[in-house]
Amino acid sequence: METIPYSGDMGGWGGPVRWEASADGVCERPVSRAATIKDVARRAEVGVATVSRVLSGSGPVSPATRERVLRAVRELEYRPSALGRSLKTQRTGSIGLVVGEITDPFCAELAAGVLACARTLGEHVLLDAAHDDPAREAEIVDRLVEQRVDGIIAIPTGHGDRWRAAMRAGVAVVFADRAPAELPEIPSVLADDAAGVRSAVEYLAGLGHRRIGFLGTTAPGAAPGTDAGVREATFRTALAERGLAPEEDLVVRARPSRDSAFAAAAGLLQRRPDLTAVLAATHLLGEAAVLVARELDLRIPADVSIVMVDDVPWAELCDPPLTAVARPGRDMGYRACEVLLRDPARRERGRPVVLPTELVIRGSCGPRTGMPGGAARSARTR
Amino acid sequence: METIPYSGDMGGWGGPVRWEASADGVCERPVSRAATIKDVARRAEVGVATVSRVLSGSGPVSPATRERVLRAVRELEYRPSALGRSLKTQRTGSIGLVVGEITDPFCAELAAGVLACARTLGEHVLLDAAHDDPAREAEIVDRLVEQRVDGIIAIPTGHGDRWRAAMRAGVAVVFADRAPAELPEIPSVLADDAAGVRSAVEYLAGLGHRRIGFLGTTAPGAAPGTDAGVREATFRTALAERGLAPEEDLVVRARPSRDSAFAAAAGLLQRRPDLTAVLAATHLLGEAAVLVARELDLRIPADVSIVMVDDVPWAELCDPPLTAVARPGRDMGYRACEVLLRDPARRERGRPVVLPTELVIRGSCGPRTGMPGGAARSARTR
DNA sequence: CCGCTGTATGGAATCGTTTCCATCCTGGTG
DNA sequence: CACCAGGATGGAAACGATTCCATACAGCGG
Repeated sequence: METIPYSGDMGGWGGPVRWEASADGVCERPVSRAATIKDVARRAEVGVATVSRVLSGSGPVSPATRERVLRAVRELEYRPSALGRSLKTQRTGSIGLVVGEITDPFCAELAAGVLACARTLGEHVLLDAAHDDPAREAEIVDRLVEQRVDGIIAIPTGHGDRWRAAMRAGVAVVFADRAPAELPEIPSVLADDAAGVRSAVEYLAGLGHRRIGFLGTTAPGAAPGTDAGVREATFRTALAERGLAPEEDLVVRARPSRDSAFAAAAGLLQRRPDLTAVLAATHLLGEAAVLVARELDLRIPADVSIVMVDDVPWAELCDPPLTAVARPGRDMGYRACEVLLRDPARRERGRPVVLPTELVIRGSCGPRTGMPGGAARSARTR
Repeated sequence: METIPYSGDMGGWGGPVRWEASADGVCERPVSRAATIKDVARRAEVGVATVSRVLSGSGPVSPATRERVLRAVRELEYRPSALGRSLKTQRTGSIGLVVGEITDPFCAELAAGVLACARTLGEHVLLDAAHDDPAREAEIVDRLVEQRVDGIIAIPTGHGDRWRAAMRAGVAVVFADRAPAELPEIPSVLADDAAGVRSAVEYLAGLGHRRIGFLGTTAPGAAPGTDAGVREATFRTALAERGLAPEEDLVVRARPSRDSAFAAAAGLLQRRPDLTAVLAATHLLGEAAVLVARELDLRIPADVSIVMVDDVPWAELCDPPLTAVARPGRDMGYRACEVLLRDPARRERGRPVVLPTELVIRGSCGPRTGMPGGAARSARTR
């Protein structure tokens, strides 16, 4: 390999073009690597410091020099390498985003919010999905730390150790949607799930429903901070406040998979044909409830009313359209990114940011049918 | 700022701990920056080269030394910086992924496929959304080039210049889902949309439908390579093959927004109450068709049959469940990533990878109703 | 006893930036 | 005319890894 001199007007290099024998050893073709700041400096006949000054607009540069540099930049199609800069400045300009599963509509909304905010702040987003697997989450966080991201936004699933290690490594962390109680020192952006569930229960109770089923997520020893814990706990509290003793039998939990959700919904609706309403704690569970109701020939809302937490696009397409507790996924993502990047003050004192939810009333809930319908329904049920 | 000597067993440094006056100037607290390979070397009393050898397993190292190094690594919680490594090796280990909108279910599926493949190959994924805006896309590509990503996977929207510039900068590019005809040199992974549309048309024709509406996307001068062009063109061809002259009036195009899709669907169904089936070219258009049909009190499939391209989760939840042409979004993402990272041969010869589609038959299509129903329906319509 | 092979190791160059600092020069002021 | 402020500029030192190369030493055959 040999460098060839540039024969242009400046007498300097024409750029970083080199000649190199191709693999077959027969034809030779020019191979160009990306131009560096040195190439630009050489071509513009200035020092690298001057090029840097022109490009970053930091120091004083004479107009003539600036023009020469910019021309060289254009001619060489020079793009400064973020690697060199990051190494020197100790900031990469990118943040990590760890969600459960990007195809989940809520995660996707949240990601969209993060992307929107990151874009306005000029940051890149490194995305990965942990699939609710703490080990995978830990590995992802490890790799993000290696990448020296400026910060991490996560819907956390695992235990605290890895997150604490990340913070010790100097990476800022903000949780979204969930906040493990064992990590109170890490700031978080949450939805007001309690208010959402409460409004749903009150709405159903207001329609006259007395026996309301709850489809929740498995988190038996769930800390109070967890969404699973909050929703179920609030469900019980809200019922109690209304003077409705919650029957243990009406609360069913499922793992976060379609199959498990379906099984849970089927179990609940078959076991308790006397219930007149169901509150699903996630959109997966809502989906399962709808499908099971359809399978059992239960009319919505005539036979059973359904509300679910998470307003996903299909809620409107359902027949009837589904009443849902809308949680501001996009806003949460945006806010989390803001807290991470431009609100270190809030990062210090650890109170979570809580965004409001909204009960979106559509057509899936009706007044409790005059005739409880236990007989009629048990006839239909298998 | 002052370094303090480590007083441990080795007599070396205890790590990169420094003392620094805090902002208020009152309390002094230890501030630790991330350990570097030098800190490890010092602590293990070896050279940096040896540390590197231990960690990358490249050269010969005596067991005793290896143990000392590993201990130092543990004690300092050392994580090699990807920046330093990337700068030296000229590979960042990350790829860019440019989609239209991450909340779009198809984009999300594709992204999931890319993530899955990237994970198996140890690559990171930098995600951004171009929102169908060529200018935004161009800016994103520019920034990805600055980041020196190893490659880019994109659902392209803009013109060729920027992509060619990226390739000139040495970044490999693979297109997914769409392949601008003006860039035949860039490899691509596509769905067999033609076969999908054809099977849908044949299915509808087989059910007896003669007047089939088409809801497509705007791309008037769309190059044949574009999905918009392919779907519409195939629709016409397939009709013609069946001896059904396509009426211009039955083909409507919309921009890729909910409003535009809704307007298009409403226009079509109101203007042509005589049509008995609709083929929607995207899931947004399918959604619009369903909502409009519901609004016009058209029963599906009794009054109008609906098929759409793209099988999204809500298709199954619709009532009736929607017949759809499933396109393997996840597989396309996975494959695109494979082509990008481990199939340079395929990258050379530019034939696109085409993955099969599948017509998923559900309940939204029925035989053409005996009575065309023009009278009855026009009565219902407004 | 000499030279050779091969393992174990450390020093130093390199990757592409930013930025500190020294130098040079110009024009204004005493 | 000497001096100085300050604008323009270039050299060189980081930043944190990898990797080439030189060195040191042990074992061994001739």
